Amino acid sequence: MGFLSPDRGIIWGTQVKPKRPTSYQVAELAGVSRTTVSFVLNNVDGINLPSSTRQRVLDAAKELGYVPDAAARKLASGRTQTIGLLLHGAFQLEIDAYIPQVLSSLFTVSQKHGFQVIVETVTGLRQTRAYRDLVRGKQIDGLVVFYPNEDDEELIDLIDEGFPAVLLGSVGHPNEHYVVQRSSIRPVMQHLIGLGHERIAHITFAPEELSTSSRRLASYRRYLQEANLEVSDELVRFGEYSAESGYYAMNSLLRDKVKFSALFAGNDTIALGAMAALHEAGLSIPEEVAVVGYDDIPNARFSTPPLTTVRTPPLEQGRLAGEMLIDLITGKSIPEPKIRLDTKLIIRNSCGGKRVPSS
Amino acid sequence: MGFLSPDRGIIWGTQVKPKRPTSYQVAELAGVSRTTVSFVLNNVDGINLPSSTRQRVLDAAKELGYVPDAAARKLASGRTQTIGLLLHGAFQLEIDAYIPQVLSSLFTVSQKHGFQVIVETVTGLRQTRAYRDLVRGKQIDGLVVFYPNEDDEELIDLIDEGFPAVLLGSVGHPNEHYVVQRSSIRPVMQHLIGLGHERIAHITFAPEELSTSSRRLASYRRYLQEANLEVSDELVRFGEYSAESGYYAMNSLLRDKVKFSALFAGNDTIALGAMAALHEAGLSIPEEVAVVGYDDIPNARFSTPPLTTVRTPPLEQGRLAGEMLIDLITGKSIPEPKIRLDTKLIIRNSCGGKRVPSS
DNA sequence: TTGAAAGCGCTAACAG
DNA sequence: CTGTTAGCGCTTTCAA
Repeated sequence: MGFLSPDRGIIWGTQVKPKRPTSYQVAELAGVSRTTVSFVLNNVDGINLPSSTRQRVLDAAKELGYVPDAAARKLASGRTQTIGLLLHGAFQLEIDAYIPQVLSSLFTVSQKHGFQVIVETVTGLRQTRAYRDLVRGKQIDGLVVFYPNEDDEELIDLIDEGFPAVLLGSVGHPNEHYVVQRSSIRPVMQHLIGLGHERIAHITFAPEELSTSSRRLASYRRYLQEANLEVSDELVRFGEYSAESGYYAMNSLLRDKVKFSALFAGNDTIALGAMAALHEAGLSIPEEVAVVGYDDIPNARFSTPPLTTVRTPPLEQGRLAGEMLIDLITGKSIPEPKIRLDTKLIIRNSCGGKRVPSS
Repeated sequence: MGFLSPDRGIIWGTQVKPKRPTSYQVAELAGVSRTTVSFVLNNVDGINLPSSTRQRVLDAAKELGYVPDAAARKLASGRTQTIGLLLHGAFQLEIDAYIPQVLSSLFTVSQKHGFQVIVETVTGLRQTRAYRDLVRGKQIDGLVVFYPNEDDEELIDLIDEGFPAVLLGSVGHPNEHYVVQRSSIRPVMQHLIGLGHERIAHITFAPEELSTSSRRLASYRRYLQEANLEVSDELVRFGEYSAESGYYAMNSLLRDKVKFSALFAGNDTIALGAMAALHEAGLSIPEEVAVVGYDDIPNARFSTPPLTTVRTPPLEQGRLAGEMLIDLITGKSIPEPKIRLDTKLIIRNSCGGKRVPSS
């Protein structure tokens, strides 16, 4: 906890701990001033001090087990060395296998550059307090926003102000910085249509409000149209991230006796759930229904049958976003503020090139 | 970023932002002292001030868009309102579906209690710097450690000192606080043995060093022994979290022509990979090889066939750990410092109660 | 009930 | 090249 007790020790829970050493004590022990200690420990450049002094300070610090107080340092320097990660709803983390991977690489790259990571999950599609406390309270130097929403005004204000922010998505602001995946809906639809499918169902991975999801849906419709195939609402169902929602969506399609010979699922997790429903209904994949997913999560190649899907690069997306943000924070120039990563159709057996389903 | 420019504005990237309002300005605008502002904004109890004053302060704060500087507050109060999450290796997050769920509920409960969450991923099985910077630098009030290692001395020191820490696992320290799952290896083995299986293979979910994984392995051996069944090293393979490692482990079993009629996988993800290898080899599940997993991840019931597994409660584990930690931090008494959550065997078709496999 | 004042531990001008 | 010193913005004791 850190309540200060009368003798200036710290109380943790119920125990009283002795004072922590301060930079002053390190200075005393090394026989120098606190300034010197600060310079040595922060490796301030432009300052050349004798290596003997430097070493004395280092030794003293180690001997006392000195670790600078983070809050004091932040207050004095105005720098937090912390980045914030904004997630819409913790629940995405629970069921979508893509996000943890992005998170993971963000953690790795941040740590590599000496940045702490603070995660904030906002409920509902936007949430003002998250930004307020983090940004206005000077807790973070920059922000990564997962799947931002286009009418998130607080975020747009932040971008207007020039606060360092990298989006995993887009809000359509001219000055925004983002790292997104290039859409691969076209190859998917071409593949499906090329195989002779005429009635292709689609299950979104998220409710309509989520722009990535609705853009995927719009593309699906567009490519059907371009191929002069029927675009019908009865072929579309809305999922919500989880395999379970994919399962229900597929059952809804089946229950409504919608005719289709292929499914394009908004993400792999949804596809896996839908495949389970198909198996249960006794329909064979890909013979009776071909299935294509999106993301190529680690499990995709281990499903039955292995899932045809679009490979998207979560680790790279996280890494690039992290690096871009850190460049932004440290005032480096950003050669490419809007990055679109390539994605690639991976053909496996759930929708191979083998035969045209009967329908 | 937050470098201070000459005029005391803040520099973000390259832009200069105006000064943020301080509590002093709020006080001025409300016509009171900073003390009063602090009292009102922190809802200090034991202080009764006229609601008119209180309201004036609130209005002033809102008008100025005042958000207290987090670092200053931490420094002055000695309280950080932040908890640290320690993960061993970001990669666990990428491939194990259990951990993101625990994380998710930890985020939720922390936020509910007004705590910020800072995530640190340590590489290797222990890593001293993570604790040092976080705890010694007074960045956090408490710590949740995922899968702690028994010979993690820094952690044991922390527990000795009484620093608030909740483990998702155990280091065998008498004063440790933890929330773990009760082991369900026995029901698994009983189920398997009850079905008539005599040669049961096991694929661990992690290398031997990880205590949870090696304990699972030890139990597997013990129950085989108790049933007078052969305990053989050739039946055991070591996985590393991912479906891919499960796939390779199963192929290694197959390549070595090891005879077995059932597999107990260390977790579901491993089981899924192993099942893919079995399918590829043309072996039917559960007829030729029955499969049991562990964790009951969301996808487990949507595999082909649906996976028999042990249901463990990640969301509850995260929630309880979070609540226990917050109680610890706030000095509340902890009725139950060592919680073992119940787990339950969920029987699905990958290892049903239907028939005894041939071999 | 409210206000004055003393730090919290560190950084970074500035002076020596 | 090193030390002195003045804050950073807030909390909290103590006195009025």
